[in-house]
Amino acid sequence: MSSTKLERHAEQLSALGHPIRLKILRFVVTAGPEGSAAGEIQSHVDLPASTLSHHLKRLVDASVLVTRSEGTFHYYAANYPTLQALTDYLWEDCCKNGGKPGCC
Amino acid sequence: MSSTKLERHAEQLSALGHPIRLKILRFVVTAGPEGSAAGEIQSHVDLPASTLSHHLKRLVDASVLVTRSEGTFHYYAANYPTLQALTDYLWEDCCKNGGKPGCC
DNA sequence: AATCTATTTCGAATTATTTCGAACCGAGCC
DNA sequence: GGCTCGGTTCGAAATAATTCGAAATAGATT
Repeated sequence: MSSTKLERHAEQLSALGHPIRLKILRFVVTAGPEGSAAGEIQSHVDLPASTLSHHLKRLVDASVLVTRSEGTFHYYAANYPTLQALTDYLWEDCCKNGGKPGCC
Repeated sequence: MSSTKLERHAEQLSALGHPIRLKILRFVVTAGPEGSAAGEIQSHVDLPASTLSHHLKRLVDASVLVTRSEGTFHYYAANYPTLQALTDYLWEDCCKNGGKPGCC
């Protein structure tokens, strides 16, 4: 519950810091805001369902992905605002301490 | 050696996916292109030198940071082009498959 | 209600990460 | 040479992540 902004963002980067999970993100990013179903993702990454489910949970827990159900299908989509905030965070305060202009 | 773009980027995200290493990155980012010496970083993160050195090595190995020596001082600076390419990678091909405009 | 389909949870083995003291290395100085 | 200062490498223990089969769940279909 109590976690700083630094810790939440580290968790998000860590969630993305695995080849399979990064591949999953990029797949659902291309799929747009509707996202794609777990089964579609599975045939793209070619993994046992239980392993895939673990990775999807990790991404949702870090709120990199959002999920929604339609019948028995579970759709996963990129959480665009979270992703934007994450990439912004890396550059925040860049060259605050006397950097030459143009360093970022 | 043989590693795909996906794997290299996953490694970079994984390197940043640790609270201490993310804190280190943000510290050297504010320090600008000259970076800061290991000792300065150490007093900012308050860690045994050996632990810090391990984290710095991880960041340099992922080429998130670059390093240079001046006498006995070892300076670390953010690798801006690498960081830029990394953040771009996450959004690449966004909504390629029929996303509504404005989704990214 | 039985069954099929889509997906998650459990459990346990394997593998990787994190941590830090102790030993080590290189540069500068007396 | 011998000493100190700034950092790194070694080694080994504690902790966490990854993997996947088997069992469980939940909705749709007959």
